[in-house]
Amino acid sequence: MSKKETREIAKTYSPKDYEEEIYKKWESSGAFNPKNLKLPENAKGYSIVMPPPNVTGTLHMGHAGMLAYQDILTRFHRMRGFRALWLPGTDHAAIATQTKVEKLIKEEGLSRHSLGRKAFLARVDEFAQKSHDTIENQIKKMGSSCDWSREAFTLDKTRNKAVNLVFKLMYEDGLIYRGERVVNWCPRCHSTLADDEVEYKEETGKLYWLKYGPFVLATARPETKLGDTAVAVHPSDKRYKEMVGKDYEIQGVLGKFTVKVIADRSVDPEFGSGAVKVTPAHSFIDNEIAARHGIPMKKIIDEDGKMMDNCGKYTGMTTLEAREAIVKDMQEMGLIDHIEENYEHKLSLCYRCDTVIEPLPSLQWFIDVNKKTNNLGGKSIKEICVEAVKSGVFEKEKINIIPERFEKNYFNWMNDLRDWCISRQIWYGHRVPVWYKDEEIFVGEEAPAEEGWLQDEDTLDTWFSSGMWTFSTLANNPEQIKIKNGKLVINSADFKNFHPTNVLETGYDILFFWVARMIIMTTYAIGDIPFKDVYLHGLILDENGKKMSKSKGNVIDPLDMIEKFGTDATRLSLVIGSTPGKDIKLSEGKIESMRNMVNKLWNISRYIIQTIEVDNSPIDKTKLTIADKTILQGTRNLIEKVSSDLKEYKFSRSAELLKDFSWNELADWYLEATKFDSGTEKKKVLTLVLKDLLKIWHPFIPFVTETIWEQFNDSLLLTEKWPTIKQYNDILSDFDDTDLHLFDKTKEIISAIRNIRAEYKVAPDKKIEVIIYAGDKTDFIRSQETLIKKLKTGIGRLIIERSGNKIANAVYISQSEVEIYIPFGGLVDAEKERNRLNEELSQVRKYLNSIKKKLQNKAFIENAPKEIVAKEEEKIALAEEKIKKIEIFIKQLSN
RNA sequence: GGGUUUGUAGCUCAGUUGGUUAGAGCGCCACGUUGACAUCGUGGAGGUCUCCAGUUCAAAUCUGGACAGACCCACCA
Repeated sequence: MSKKETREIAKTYSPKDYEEEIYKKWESSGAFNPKNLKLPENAKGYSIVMPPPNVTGTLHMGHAGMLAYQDILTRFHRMRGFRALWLPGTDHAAIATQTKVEKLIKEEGLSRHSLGRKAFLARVDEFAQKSHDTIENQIKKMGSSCDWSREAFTLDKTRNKAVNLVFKLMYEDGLIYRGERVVNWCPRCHSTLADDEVEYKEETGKLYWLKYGPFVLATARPETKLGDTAVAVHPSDKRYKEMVGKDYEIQGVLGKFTVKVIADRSVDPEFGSGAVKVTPAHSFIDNEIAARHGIPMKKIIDEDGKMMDNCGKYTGMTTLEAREAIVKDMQEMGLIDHIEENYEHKLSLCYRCDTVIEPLPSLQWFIDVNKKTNNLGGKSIKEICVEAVKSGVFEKEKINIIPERFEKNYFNWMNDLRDWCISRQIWYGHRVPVWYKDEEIFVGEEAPAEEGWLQDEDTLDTWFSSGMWTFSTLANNPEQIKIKNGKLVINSADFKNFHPTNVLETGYDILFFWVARMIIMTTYAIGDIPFKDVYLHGLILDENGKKMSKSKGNVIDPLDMIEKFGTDATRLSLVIGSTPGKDIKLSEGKIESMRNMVNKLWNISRYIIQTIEVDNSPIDKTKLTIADKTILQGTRNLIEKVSSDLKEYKFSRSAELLKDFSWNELADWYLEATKFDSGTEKKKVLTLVLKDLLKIWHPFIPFVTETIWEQFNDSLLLTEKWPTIKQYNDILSDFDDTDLHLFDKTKEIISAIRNIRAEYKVAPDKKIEVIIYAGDKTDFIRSQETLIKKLKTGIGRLIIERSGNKIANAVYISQSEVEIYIPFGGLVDAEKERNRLNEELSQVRKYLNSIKKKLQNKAFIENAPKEIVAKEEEKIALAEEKIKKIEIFIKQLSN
């Protein structure tokens, strides 16, 4: 027993008074760093690398959820004796961050071009640093037990070394190539976008039917006519059969031009007139068609989204301006057949800035996903990445995606993957590690020593660097990263101890963006999988199931909620009700009710510590009361369940079990019982139960549990050992199942009496008399006499007999094996009681009939397992017994 | 167009391999300061488990279909 026990504990838990101090205590203990954990040599590693938040601002509820789940896993494994590492970091998020800073400097009347590359990047760095500091503070506020000594950034020196070396590896292997391809181009960002960075939006526009030489064909973009080099039809389309292979002269707004008619399967003969104009430079499909038939492409739209100087009088117009002008001119020339209004189609937009995407040919760097390479055992990136999740690669178990159904999505995406465009025409990010000098090209970690080499202007897709996150973060400095035998080698103890990481916990929305990219980069660069499990959490939505967004004004800020209800409550609200891959609705009310739970645990502890007093001495199992046994058994089961659930990532279920046990079994029943229980072991039982309960609650609500722990122990709960059920089994081994559940009978009797009081509206201060005839159960019921009397039953006199005289003027309760009488004593009249019993009687009869019906069914008797039939027969016996008793009693009432 | 997913009490959701008189929390109603907690306690009302068919002795649970919603992928001129 500690002296601290006498310390006054506040009536309600006030998170603000403790959280900051507790976090500091954890941090200064050093336990977030696995190196400082006192563990045996052979302790297993457990690692999670934090998905790095973008340095574009502040964290939202989605981040809060992610931090909560990962902290639960980390704390759970740390307590279970693993060398637990949770490695934090942030992402430079190239386009997103650059866009944000461009907006900021625009307010000062500046642009990135007016500032120049160097000065602009300095501004971005400054912004990123500020953002980073805010984020770090928020991560700490959430109670995250991550190791700050290893913190990483996707754009720092160590990560840059990894990026440059992997680029070099892939380049030398022929997987990275430079080529002129049609890419998604954002005219505002002035950069390419990956396929999955493009978003689509429904739009109602016009469909123009053009008179096009011998054809009439439809297009939504008449301005691209200037870049047409062919007309395509379906090979089996009889209407155009004769025309295939021939050249035709077409009248255009800038004079005549020639197109070739080609037959291609991708053309839908049902759509429009079945003939398609082909603009190879400004459409992905057209580009593919043209490539198949050796049709040249003609670029007419430039990087600003404007018509190029080969467009005559339309030169310099935006595509939209050109469209209007061209349509007007074509109408005057009689080249428009008709215009269809209200044509529904989809616009492609930049996912960062919502600008309309312009497909255009551009010289870019790509990763070839189909090329087979010795580095992957003669397989392609695509093949290896599918296998990694399907059956496992490099003699490892397969990567498990939780929930499993997302594996299908992953396969579909991977199978359809096209070459990945990795260059971006922005300034913020890892610069492409390629240098040019005249016709020469150099790819490497640093610029060649001689003068005259110029580095590629472009930077790399942000996912190229975040794809290396699991291993690049495990290098402590650039010197540890090297190329050896065509593989990247990380020469650090961390890499040995913690890679592959145990689980990647992230949202399903970035399964393709990021998770797939990590599998690509890791399998290729280091010949290993990045993680064993992928746990995908759902999105956090508002209480109406809508996405939270600033424009909708429905954002719940985690910091506000922490301020108002505390971190623990905020965390718990994100855990309870969340299942993998499923979105979760969050409301302030939910967080408030979790605050109540946290406070309840506080008060449970306050009561035990201050009033009951803790006692750490060993429990004498021969002196346990019925209630003692039940609560010990309950705790045992709880420890078992929570442990196994957490191993299976069942966060919500385990938190609900904890909540249910704490509030109902412990507070409402056992704690109430101890107030009147003369058992000698209750202090010891409560001490054991409370301590273990705090331990298993700790990963979920670390602050309040640690705060309470301070009351009776000098050690940190953070590094306490996770409880096992062995101790409980030792204590309870002498008792059988019936013993361990006897307290349930006591509860039933008490509830039944309370029920009658409430139903008959017996005044609260009115004491009642209760007579129980208990038959075989008499000894047991007598042992529960005090509890039955005191636990809010308002009993003045309680008589417990084996059997006795018939009592007529009483309320009657027929419990499973006992009969309870409450003499009217002027409280109730016979009429009311008769009605109540008749009501009950008819219910039991209805129930009995339904079971009888079942048992009269021969097929049931023949086919159902014997246990099931026996169970039904038992039910009948019980119901019949009850009916008989009630009938007899009603007769007595009548007399 | 392809795919995934959801439909259980007014609301949010549990419901393990088919066998429960279908559960919890919030909300609602009625009581209530009994050795911690009104951020609390006690009791109660409230459900044709979306609908239709099928499999089975037995379906909230399995199968098929319908209806309604959510999401993802592809993209058509």
